[in-house]
Amino acid sequence: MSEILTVTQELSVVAAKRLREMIIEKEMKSGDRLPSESALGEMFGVSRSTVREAIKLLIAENVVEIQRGKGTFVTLQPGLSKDPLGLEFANQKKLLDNLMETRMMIEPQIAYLAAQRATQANIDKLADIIEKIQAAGSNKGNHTPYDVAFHKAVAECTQNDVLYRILPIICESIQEGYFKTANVPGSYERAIESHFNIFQAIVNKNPETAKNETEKHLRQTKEDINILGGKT
Amino acid sequence: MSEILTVTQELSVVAAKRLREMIIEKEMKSGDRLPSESALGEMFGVSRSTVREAIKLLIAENVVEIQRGKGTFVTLQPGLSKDPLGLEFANQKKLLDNLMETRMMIEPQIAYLAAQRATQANIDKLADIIEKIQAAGSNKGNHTPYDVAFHKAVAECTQNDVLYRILPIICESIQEGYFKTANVPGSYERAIESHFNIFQAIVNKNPETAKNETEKHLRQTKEDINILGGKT
DNA sequence: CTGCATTCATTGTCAAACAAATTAAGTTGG
DNA sequence: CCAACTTAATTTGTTTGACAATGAATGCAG
Repeated sequence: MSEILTVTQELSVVAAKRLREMIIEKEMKSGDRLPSESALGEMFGVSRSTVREAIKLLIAENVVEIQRGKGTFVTLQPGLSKDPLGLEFANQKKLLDNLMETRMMIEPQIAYLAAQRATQANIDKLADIIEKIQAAGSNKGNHTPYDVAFHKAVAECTQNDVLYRILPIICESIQEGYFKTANVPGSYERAIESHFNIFQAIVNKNPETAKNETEKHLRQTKEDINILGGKT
Repeated sequence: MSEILTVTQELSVVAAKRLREMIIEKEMKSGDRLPSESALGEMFGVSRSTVREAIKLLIAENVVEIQRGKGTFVTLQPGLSKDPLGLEFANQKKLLDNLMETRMMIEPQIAYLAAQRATQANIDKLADIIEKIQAAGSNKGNHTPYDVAFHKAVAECTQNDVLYRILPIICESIQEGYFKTANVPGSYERAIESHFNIFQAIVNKNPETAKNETEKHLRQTKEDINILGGKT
């Protein structure tokens, strides 16, 4: 009984696979245009509907994007998809707390490593962001984008790609419920001070201080969130 | 100049959004069946083709999966995509070290929280996995799937969805370069012992022990990797 | 040369039909 | 009664054709 395992793959899946191969083989870059849906259909010997389904798969994978009336183009920015961890499907009531808990677990240690390993280029980048934070003025919430950028840049100092990719996801997920904290009296000033202290500790290659300042900053942030959230 | 921004979203995108909302609102769990494509088409007032394209988007996002002739079902971990961190594009030479470094940063604390917060259901699941690990025998590498399952189950004990979603990514990414360690003399026995110790600490609600045992386990694992990798 | 309308290529959507896979019901034969 | 086969119904997979909507190129009038 020679059980031949014929994995009859759906044509749309096969088409998606061939599209990926085509992009890789032809070394197509971001912005390059794919053949039209009809042309792809002829190339692959499938209908246009099937090609469209294949393209939808690649869209969700952030490999291509469609511009109506113009065509389909390669995005291929291995930047992460929108909600890489699927947090949209996580427990929403506890999400903010869970995010902050995770952040408090890893970020002080990230700062520690950053102070040990930061290159001059890393420090220059941090200095630039610090400058922008201070220049942003105390407009409510205007500094939060730079806030995330700062923490991201700190993670970059660790020279650890994994940390560098995880942290932004967490920070950006927090941001939605986070921006309100700018309205808590003094939160902006405290943030500026904390960031500057962390920055200085990294410049001085003082891991312990970097870690402690980050812990302090996160505790403050959590308090600000709780003041507005009114919970815990 | 009242700039009315009419973002004419494609119906397939809208349908995908409504499907996500439906899954979240109805609290659909892994394995739950969605209405048929025709039914969804009627519900959303769009054609079946459009529904299919919407479903393709959700498939690539790992939210649903299709079984031909049966229907469309919610997947195990809705929203968690295949390579959420885009590690495929990260520094491959340092990847294993970076992954282990990250793991050593968060996993002991995860074990700590697990010992504090584990429910009876969590413990039952852990016990089941421990049993399977021991039953797996000392076949080379056969226990590694349960290995990941164990660490994942520990993360589940924290009741923190964020941790629960991050950890598997790291563990599974390690696994590729990890399976070789089963060939290091004694590594299997050490793994069994470590896992059991961690398990027992969680059952006894002893956070410090859980944390310490996890640290010990990870140090051993790192040593085993280094023995085979020959590098630091 | 400029500005406008037309035309063409491309994506978006719909409708209908049939194939393929699965499940369930019904039937038949023992 | 029960087991095995047949049939029907449901659901997904794919094709074809048509038309709408968008964007870009073309051609023409001024």
